[in-house]
Amino acid sequence: MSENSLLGLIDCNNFYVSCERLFQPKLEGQAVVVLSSNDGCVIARSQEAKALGIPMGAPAFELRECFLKEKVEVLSSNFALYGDLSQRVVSVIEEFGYPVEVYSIDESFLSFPDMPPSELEKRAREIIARIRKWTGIPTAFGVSKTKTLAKAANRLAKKGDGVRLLLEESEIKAALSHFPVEEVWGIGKRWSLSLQKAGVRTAWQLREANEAWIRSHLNVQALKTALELKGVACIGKIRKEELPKTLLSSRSFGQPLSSLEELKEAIAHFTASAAEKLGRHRGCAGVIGLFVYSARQGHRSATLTLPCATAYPPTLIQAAYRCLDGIFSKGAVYKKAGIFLTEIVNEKTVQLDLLAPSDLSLKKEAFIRVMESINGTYGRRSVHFAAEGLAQKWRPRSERRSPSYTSKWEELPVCKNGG
DNA sequence: TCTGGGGTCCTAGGACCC
DNA sequence: TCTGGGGTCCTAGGACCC
Repeated sequence: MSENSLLGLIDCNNFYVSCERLFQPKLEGQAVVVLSSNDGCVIARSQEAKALGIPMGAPAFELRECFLKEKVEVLSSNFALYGDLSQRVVSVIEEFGYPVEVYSIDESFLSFPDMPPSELEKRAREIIARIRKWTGIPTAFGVSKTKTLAKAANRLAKKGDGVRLLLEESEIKAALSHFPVEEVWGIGKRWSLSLQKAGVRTAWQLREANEAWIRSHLNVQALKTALELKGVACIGKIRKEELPKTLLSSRSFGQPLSSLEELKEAIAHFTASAAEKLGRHRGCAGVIGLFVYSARQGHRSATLTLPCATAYPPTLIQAAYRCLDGIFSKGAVYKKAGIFLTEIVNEKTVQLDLLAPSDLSLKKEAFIRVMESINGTYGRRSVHFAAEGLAQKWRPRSERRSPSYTSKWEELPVCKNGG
């Protein structure tokens, strides 16, 4: 990217809702929300739904009355449809011939060569008009000097007429001075609280804040964000063709599971689905992990990580089965409430009851020995059950009400046969 | 009763070695 | 019985994004 190049960000408006409206035109002008799988929570809202004050991520059961009273159209998600339309939008953008970086399902960055602002604006309007005409999806376009500034410009474009350029320093200052710091890309809830406590309330104030202070009170990522607001590009290219660093397949259940067979089936299913994804990337896994979260707050999850020396997708499925069988055959019980109760009686007689806090002090080494005896073929010392880490690990996600089962994969650092 | 499913990067601290 | 420091590697956890 040359020094003079400008970055544009095209972002689809209320993307999932816009996709649904293409196939149900009667939804136009209505309050519409799209729910996550299992209809758990709100993941997309139309403008009208936003105006009703329906927050992103709100649990659906809490909003039932509001949905009825306000006649909100409530839809289940259809990710196959959204993925397909996303690709169509990208291919329209690509036809203009500027370098494109696809950032997410509904956002792409474009690099423009240096050109007069009036021409740039004309081109931006042309692009969003063509996307609208050819795919039916409404978008907004923001252009500036860095990705973070382009994000801010995009946000302003959505509040305005769909296109916003932030090029001149005076323009940038005027815009950032009224831009709340919590809306800056890369500044989340926690950091904006810290910043506000220190008197930093706008994007402009963040840009002008002391760099050493940001570095020490937040971290280097926040510093990069501040620099980006100054027009210094710190965020590199987004390359979608690269192998992902981790790959996850997980799902929550609508209801608690009560049988071991169901649990094993679920894990086998997600293992296979993860293996398929890995295969699509032509990757192989160095580590396979399984985790299980129980439903109720205060209760526990179990995590197991299993390094695999040679782990191409079919082998991974076998590995997952073997490790599950190893655990279950030693007496693990999945109870109705979603709690693991493991009792392993071996030559050393180790019992693990995840409900009892005292078990958190279980010596890792003792457990490793047990695991080794279970999984002889994977008998590396790094096979472990993260008993020590569980107390902390449970907290962040323990808010979940549904158990979820996941297979996690990491690429093998040195993959000799290339998958 | 019921709260998604993916990802990224950074950092502190422990393990291990000399 | 007491006690060092420096370096690397790994991992869990925490922040962020859509």
